[in-house]
Amino acid sequence: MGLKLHNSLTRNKDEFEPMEAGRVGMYVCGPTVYGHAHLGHAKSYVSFDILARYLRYLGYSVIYVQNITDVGHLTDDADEGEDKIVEAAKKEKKHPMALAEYYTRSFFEDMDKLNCVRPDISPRASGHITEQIELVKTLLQKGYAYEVNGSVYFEVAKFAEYGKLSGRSIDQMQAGARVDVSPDKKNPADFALWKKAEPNHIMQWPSPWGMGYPGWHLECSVMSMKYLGKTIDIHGGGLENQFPHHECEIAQSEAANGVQFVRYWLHNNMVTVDGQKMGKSLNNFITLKQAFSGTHERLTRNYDPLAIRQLILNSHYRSPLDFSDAALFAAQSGYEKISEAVKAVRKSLRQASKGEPDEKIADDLTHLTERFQAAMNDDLNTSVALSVIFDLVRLANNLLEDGNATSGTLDAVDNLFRELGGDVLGVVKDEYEESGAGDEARIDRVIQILIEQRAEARKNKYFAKADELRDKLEEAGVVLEDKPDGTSWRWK
RNA sequence: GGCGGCGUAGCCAAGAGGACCAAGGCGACGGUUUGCAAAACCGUUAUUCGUCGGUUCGAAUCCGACCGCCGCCUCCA
Repeated sequence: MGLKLHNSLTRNKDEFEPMEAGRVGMYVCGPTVYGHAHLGHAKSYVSFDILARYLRYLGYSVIYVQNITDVGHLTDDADEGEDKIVEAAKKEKKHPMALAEYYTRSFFEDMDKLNCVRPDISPRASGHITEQIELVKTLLQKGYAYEVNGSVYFEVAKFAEYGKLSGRSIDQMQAGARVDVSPDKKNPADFALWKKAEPNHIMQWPSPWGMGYPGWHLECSVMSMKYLGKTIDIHGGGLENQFPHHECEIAQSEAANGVQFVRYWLHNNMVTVDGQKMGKSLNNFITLKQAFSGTHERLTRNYDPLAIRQLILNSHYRSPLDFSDAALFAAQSGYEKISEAVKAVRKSLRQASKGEPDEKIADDLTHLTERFQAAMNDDLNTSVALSVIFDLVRLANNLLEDGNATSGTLDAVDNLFRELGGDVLGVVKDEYEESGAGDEARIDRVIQILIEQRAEARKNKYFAKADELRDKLEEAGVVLEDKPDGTSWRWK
């Protein structure tokens, strides 16, 4: 059975087959860089990171394009307000481009921590103004667009299939329900391709229609065409972008090219925080940096970036995800359970006796792999895939409990952790920091002294003293574990 | 008002007509281990899937009504 993906266009789980055998072009709507990335970004980009990773695991050669929107969007289509980037730039007293650069770097930093593989191409909207102007020209030429007072609009009525992605029809939409309709538009549903800039607008470019800036749907069409071709296999994005953003992308792209724009449309669901939509005004807006460091009043502690990743994978990408401190806490515990098991396997691998893998275990591993693949093939059911990793954890711990697994067996287990938990899900690290480098080494030496003191006390049956040492260390974040071969420690 | 989604154990969450007296995680409880712990292991923790009806030999899964929650229709991942 091959990979099936839920295609928003057909509203069905479709068998995935790329246009060109073995090669996949994938475009995902990237962030507008006017602030630090938040939990919502995490869900979206982790979800599509999983898709890219799994496609590669299946052997496809993937080109993953994810744009950076560094040209502010119109705050609405009615010619009112400023764009987000300009607004934020004023507030932070930075040039808009400096602001965009600053938050672009911040974005990559956070995504790296979440272990998202960098896209192959991260094109900036500002670097593709000429291409955007070209597309507008084409649409004007073909009669799908019209110019009014230095702005150009797409005439939705000319594109019969408008609404095919979102299931809406033009007349059904209550145009101007909450936004004043621009008097320039022929139809309220028409959307801006190019906007005339007022002289004081900081970001503007020359065009055949005067100084202006591109409409916000345009960049994705243009960059996706430029790097992946007129028809692409996969286009992903957040559910909230399905309409109008993606609907408009389809209209302008297909009107211009006369061929299908995207074959598989994928949309991830939204996040809530403590059961409510995350919003700056609700005081539940949590950035990734805040979650990583635990500096938000709704969080009781800091969370490992990979624990956040694991929480995201615990549910399906098309289900809404509620972030709460309790959910994060649970994910952190689960994440540590996996990490500890992997570390333990690698540790005993170093001193295991040489030998071929155990046949029974090899069978079990094959079976786990099959279950994993079946889950991922079913529209990326990461929840079930993750449960397979936990079964592998149990298998590994049982093996270590018995204590006589050969290097071949442990190697096979470690490899599966690396492949499924690491390469595909990205929650198992290639290397875990061992105490031994820099400050870590010094800390370890100090703790070893205390461990010796405690061992001495235990030897003499001064258990009260021994327990006091252990408790005080735990208060300081150091957990002791007594094992047959001595006492080891780890950070709490 | 229009379009769409969701409601499964204390919490998170998969399952989408029979393999389900419903995976996995967190938590809790009991046991093994331990001087006591921690970690790990073993076991227990939903005869039931928002409510009420219907279809069916059979429903958590399909249909209808109702209740509750959420998203989009306006910038948002």
